[in-house]
Amino acid sequence: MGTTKSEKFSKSQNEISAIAKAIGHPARVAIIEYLMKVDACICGDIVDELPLAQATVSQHLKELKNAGIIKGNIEGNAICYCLDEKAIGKLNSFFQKITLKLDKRSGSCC
Amino acid sequence: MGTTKSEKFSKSQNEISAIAKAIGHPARVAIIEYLMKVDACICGDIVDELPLAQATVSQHLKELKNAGIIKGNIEGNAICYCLDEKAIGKLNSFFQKITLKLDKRSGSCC
DNA sequence: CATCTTTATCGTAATATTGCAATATACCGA
DNA sequence: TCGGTATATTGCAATATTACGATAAAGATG
Repeated sequence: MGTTKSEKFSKSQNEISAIAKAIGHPARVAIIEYLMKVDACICGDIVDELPLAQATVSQHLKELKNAGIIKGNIEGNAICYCLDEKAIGKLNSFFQKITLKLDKRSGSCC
Repeated sequence: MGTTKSEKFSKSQNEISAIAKAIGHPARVAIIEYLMKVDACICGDIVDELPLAQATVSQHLKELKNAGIIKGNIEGNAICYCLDEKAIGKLNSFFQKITLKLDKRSGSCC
């Protein structure tokens, strides 16, 4: 027990939930918003932006990278992180599908 | 330690991450997809659709409700669950903002 | 080469999540 | 009122996540 029964769900369901899970932490939302703000995927000052220790930030970055939400280029000494459209696009289309459904809902209930 | 330091992040960041976190589990994605499919927010057969025990499904439904992703109406004996546009809309606009940014990115890096 | 800077990893403690059986609650029909 | 059905809650065990100090790894700089 205690383990998520991923194998009982479809690949697509696991994929979507994995991306959503990665966004499911305020620090990681903050990282995403910062990367949006600076646009030009500036490097290492992400650590200074967040109220967390360097090791913790590094871990969060790793999870975002695993989920395909950001990607990082080694740039000499520092590393240059930026948003990766791959995962973002997947979740975006998931939400658009829901929103579409909601818009033209028969409104019969609830 | 071990606790998420929510108080160090903005209200909006916590809000977005809470909704994303709720979607961050394959069973809950499956519930959302099922509610989309049946459209007319049919009641209790959600339990039969999922490969999980009734208690577990009930818990997942509770979390989705807490996050504002679904809402439930008591309908006599059964309960009628359906998608709630409130939380969905919030995350949707978050993603559209990102996608917009990605589209007109200067492409200078990464 | 020695050292600084930047990022990653390890080890560990605290806390949260997941899943289920058992049980409780609430409404329905006979 | 008494089962029968549908959903929620409780209690617990297994596992995952979060956070951080310490330390490692790797390029930059003197």
